[in-house]
Amino acid sequence: MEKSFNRTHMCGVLRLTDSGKEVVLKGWVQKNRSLGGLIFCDLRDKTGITQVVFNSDVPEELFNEADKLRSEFVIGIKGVVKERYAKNKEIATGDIEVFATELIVYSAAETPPIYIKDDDDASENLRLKYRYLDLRKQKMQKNLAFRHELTKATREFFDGEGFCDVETPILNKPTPEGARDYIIPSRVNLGHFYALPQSPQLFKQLLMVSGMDKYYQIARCFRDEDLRADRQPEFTQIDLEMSFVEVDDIIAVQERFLKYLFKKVLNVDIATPFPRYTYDDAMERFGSDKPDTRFGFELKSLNEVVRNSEFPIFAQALETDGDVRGINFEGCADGFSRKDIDKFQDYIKAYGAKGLAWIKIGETEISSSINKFFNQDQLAEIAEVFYGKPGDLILIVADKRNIVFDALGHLRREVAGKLRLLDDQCYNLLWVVDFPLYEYSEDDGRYYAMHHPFTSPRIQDIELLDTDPSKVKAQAYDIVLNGTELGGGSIRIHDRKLQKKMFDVLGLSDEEANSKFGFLLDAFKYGTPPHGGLAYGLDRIAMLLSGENSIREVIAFPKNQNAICMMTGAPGYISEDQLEELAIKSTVLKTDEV
RNA sequence: GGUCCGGUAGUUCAGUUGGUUAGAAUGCCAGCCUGUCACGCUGGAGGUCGUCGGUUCGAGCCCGAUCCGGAUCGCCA
Repeated sequence: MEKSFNRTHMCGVLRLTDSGKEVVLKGWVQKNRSLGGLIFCDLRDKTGITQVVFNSDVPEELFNEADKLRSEFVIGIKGVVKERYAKNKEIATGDIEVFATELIVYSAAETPPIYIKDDDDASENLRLKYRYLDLRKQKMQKNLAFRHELTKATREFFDGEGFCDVETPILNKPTPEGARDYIIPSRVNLGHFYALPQSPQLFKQLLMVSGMDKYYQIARCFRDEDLRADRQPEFTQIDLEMSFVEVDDIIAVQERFLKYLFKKVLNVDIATPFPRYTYDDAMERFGSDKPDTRFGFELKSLNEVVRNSEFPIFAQALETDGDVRGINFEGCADGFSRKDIDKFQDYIKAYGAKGLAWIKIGETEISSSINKFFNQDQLAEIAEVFYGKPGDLILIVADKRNIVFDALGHLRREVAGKLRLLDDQCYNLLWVVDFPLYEYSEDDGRYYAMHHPFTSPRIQDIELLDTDPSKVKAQAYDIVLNGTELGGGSIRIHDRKLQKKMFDVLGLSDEEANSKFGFLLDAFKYGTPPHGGLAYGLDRIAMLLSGENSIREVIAFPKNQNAICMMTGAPGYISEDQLEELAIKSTVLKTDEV
């Protein structure tokens, strides 16, 4: 008998008011509970779960068929909605159940390797291998829907502000600087290669030259670098660029955008304007260019107080132009044992610091790991720098400046985490501005662009390009949420002479500049508006706002830490024939045996 | 590329000083069960202890190599 019926409701929607209706539901069997003469079948789709009942009123054939249902079978049922004898307050449909009169089994299912439940504790590896099952979980369905809400709100906002969505190429010219490119061989141009875009940077600038005025794109980007919990080889940016704007204009638009976004997807009101920190301030106070301001624990310099100390570690740091800095973890003197502090010491060693000095302020005396070199008065003097009071714990690092910042910057967050100060209901958005334009590499003996080589210096710093490039600040800005960089951007150079000077400082000859970026420099000959923009990491935003701690939880089919897709096995080998056709030869290449 | 942690039943894990037949929970299968919703009860099946080599009378356990996974540093203009 050919049965056919159309779905009338989703599995999460029926309520007491639907009692008496005949309905058709379709979905996956979450759980089949047979009590002998009575069967309860939890039917699931992306909207929720409805309990279906088969009892002795149904024909024996139907009952026997229902008895054979197992988890993840795909079925359809027709039945009548009734109020439950025993209600289940845990689920939205818990007041009702559907007494089945018909059943269709669309598809049987083997026992799945992971349970389709939010609190399933399968390893991530297994979840990624069977991602299509993992995505059946309510939580994952919710995350993907949330991401959709994010992109929808993003489009609504930028459309409303007059931005135009333009697609830029995926097959691009390789760029030698910056992150490693994913390389695509060209068959029709043997020996030539495309690169997948690390970002649409140059194209969006060219769109400004084209008079597009306001551009945005939700753009896929690719970087062949090592992965992290918040880094995937392919990721998505909300990318935008505007003409005839200055830093304040762009920041104003972004503050409107984020205010809109938070209201729309979280129903959270955030206050604008966001605080702005200069790069130097952020480093001095928080040891980081993406400070988490949900808690205090600011860094303080001890250089002056310990300048004449005989403690060799401090003395050596100061002699070599390093720094001695510390943080007062207020009220933590009793909370952390020597063992805890040892763990903190191990923690900061990962960032290159060699040691961690501690000072505990007691009611009557000050104890310290460096009391052989500092008497009570000197320790009190150090404590004074931090306005230390009894019960405080001061931790100190002495080393090269960047190591001190790095170690203490991470330490303050680590300690705050231990103290449960990282409130995820709190959204501290801030701007970091006035980044240095260049970073000097000791190893290579040259300057590198901190952002990218098209970032404009501050107008007042242009003269310094000739005299002291390390002092030049960029018209660049990062947007930071709770210690995570959500995005960053800059005002670009639109003047060919300035661009040439920029390349000069980077040690890029005219020939090199032309061969790498000639198309952009050419374009600038023909009338270029001042312009600037910004790009957000969409995956990171989705991760933070959905309360996840890995971007893999908000990407449908992510790669693992080795950039492998556990489900498909990508990347794979290719055949000898394919290699030959592309004129690629290498002893390390293997080919599929298939 | 470095450092650290891990790999034992379908799954999540335990496994003492190296010692008889490697366990638990859950899942799965069968039987019983009319108000369950983590159903219950009874029974059952299920293992190349990642792989290779070594030490030993004897290895899940010790040693070496290797593969795989995760965290992290470097890296990510």
